[in-house]
Amino acid sequence: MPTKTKVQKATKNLSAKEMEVVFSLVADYFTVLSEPSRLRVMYAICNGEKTVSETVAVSGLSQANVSRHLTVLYRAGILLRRKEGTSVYYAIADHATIDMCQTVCTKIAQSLH
Amino acid sequence: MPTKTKVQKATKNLSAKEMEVVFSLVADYFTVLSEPSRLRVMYAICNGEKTVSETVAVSGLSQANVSRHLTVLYRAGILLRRKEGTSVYYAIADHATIDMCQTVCTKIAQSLH
DNA sequence: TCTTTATATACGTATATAAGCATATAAAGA
DNA sequence: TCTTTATATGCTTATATACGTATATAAAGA
Repeated sequence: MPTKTKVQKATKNLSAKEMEVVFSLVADYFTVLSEPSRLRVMYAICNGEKTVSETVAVSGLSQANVSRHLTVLYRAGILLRRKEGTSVYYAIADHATIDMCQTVCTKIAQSLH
Repeated sequence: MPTKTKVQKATKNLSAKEMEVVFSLVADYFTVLSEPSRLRVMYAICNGEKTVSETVAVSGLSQANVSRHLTVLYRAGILLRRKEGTSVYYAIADHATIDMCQTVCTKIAQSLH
């Protein structure tokens, strides 16, 4: 009996149908991280909670665009949302995701020098 | 003087222009991981080196499709390529990427139960 | 109430790309 | 050489989505 790999162990209890769902959800997750503008928005937020307007100012993107990207990140569970008067504050909810972006970002930034 | 965050430290020597390039490259990297079929192909390969044909058999995707996905993964530096006769063998080159997919995959698989 | 400010969203356009189909390329064997 | 097998790729279509523009929604203040 051959030794099972880490990946085989993690997925051994999943049916083919379930695997399809998992692949689809993982792809969706990475899709959220696959836009330069959205990474820019995340970068703006990751130094501390910000309103939409503040994020617009920091990122240089349009208001509509920032709002849409923040919503996508919120729905993906990466950001938290808090309303206060007419303002909406966004903050990092999932530090693991930020750390992952950070790891990739650092790796690529280093390869530029 | 406020304390700098991890992300600020990692990016402090980069100009605005360079940051744009980094965001773009990071996005490109995540784009490679944002397709269910491509994850399926990676899953087939991650248990050991395989030819295109073997990957077709395991994944259930078309030959043309598998070939293209393997090429994308190879160009992204995630897979290695080795020719032997008429066959082309692909294997994992970047285990960090596989581990990352694995982490996300496990997280999502768990949330299904 | 009317106006201002902040945020979200509908709509259209442009663009990227996944996948099917057909075909090209190339190596091995008869 | 001709055929078979393995892989890659050109072309087309369908689909997804980022962004600009305009507008809707909603809270706060005059």
